[in-house]
Amino acid sequence: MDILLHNTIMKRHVLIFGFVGGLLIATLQYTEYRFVIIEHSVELYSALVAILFAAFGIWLGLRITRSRETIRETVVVREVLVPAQAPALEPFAPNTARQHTLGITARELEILTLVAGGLSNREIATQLFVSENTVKTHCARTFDKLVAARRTQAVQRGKELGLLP
Amino acid sequence: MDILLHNTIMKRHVLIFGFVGGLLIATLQYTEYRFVIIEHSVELYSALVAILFAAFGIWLGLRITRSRETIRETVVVREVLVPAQAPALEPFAPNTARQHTLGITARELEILTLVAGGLSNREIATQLFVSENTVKTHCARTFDKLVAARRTQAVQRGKELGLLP
DNA sequence: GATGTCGTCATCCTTTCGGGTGATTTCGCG
DNA sequence: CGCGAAATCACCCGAAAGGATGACGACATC
Repeated sequence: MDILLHNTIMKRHVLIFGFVGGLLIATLQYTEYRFVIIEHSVELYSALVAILFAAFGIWLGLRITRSRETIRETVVVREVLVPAQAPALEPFAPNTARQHTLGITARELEILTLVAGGLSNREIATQLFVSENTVKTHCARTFDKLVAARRTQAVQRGKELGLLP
Repeated sequence: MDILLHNTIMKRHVLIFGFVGGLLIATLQYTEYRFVIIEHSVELYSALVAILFAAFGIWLGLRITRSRETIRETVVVREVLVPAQAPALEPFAPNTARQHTLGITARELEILTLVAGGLSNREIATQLFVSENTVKTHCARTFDKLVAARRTQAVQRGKELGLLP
C-alpha cells in the first residue's frame, strides 16, 4: 500500500468493502440455514465460506489496484509525450508527473540534484543551511523511493526517469 | 518488497496488521472450541469464520495485486526508458582526444562507465572478474585524473568532458 | 482535534569509499 | 635486454555514506 492509500479513492473503497462485507456476511448467514437444513457438515460449510470470502478479498484487492493502475497509466502517457515534443534545445523540464507518482518531494529532488552535482553530504548541508543528518535522511528517503542503494545509482535512476537533466 | 512502501509508517502499519491478524486467528481458533463444545449456534461460528476469512481474503488479494503492480510498474518504467534514451540519435562517440590528453586508459574509462551506472566497487569487480582492490585502484587513479574527490563527482566530470554519454 | 505529511535533527551501527603505499606480472618498444 | 606503462592485487586507516529508528514542530486536511 502506498501513497494512494491516503487518497479518498482508497478510503472510499475501504468503506465499500465494509459495506459489501457486511452484506455478504448477512447473505451468508441467511443461506446458511439452507445448508444446515440439508444437513451438510459444518466443516464443509466453513470451507465454502472461507473460499468465498477469500475470493471476494482477492477480487476487491484487484478492484482497488486496478483503479490505481488506471491513474498511473494516464500519467505515463503524458510522460511519454513530454520528452517526445521537446527534444534537444530544452532547458530541461523536470518530469513532475513521475516525481509525484514516486512520492518524491521538492526538497528531496533538490538534494538529489546536488548529489548528482557530485557534492558530498556535508557540502550539501552547508549549501542548504541544514545539518548533515538532515541531508542524510533526505538522501535515504530518496534512495528508497528510487530503489537505489548508492548515490550514484540514485543519480542514474534520476536521469533515467527524467527527474534530472 | 514494494517500491511504494517507502514510508516507515506504512511498514509499521503492515506489520501491525499482520500481528493483529495473527492474534485474531489465534483467538478464533481458541474460541472455536469453546463454541463447539458449548454447542453454540452454527450461525455465530460461521459468522466468525466468515469475518476471519474475509479479512484474510482481503489481505491476500492486496498482497497478490501489490506484487503484480510492482511488476507492472517496472515494465512501465522500461517502456518510458526506451524513448527517453532513443531521441539521442547519436550512439555517443566518446571524446577519445580528451581521454588521451587526460591520460585515462581504456580500462579506467570502462570502470568509470560502470561507476556511472551506479554500481558499487564490489559489483564492478564481480562483473569484470577482478578483485575489488583492483577496482579501487582504478577508481583512485581515475578520480585523480579527473580531479574528483567522490565517484559522483567523477561521473559528473566525465559527462561534462564528453567521456560518458 | 485527530491524522498525516514534511522537514528537521539525532544516535547507533555497518558498509562502502578513498588515500596511501607497495608488489607482481605482462607487454611493447627502443 | 632493460625500461616503462598498464593491469592486477594486497593491506591499512580514516572518512564518507548508508540503514534503522525515534523524535519534534509546522502545517494541511478532514
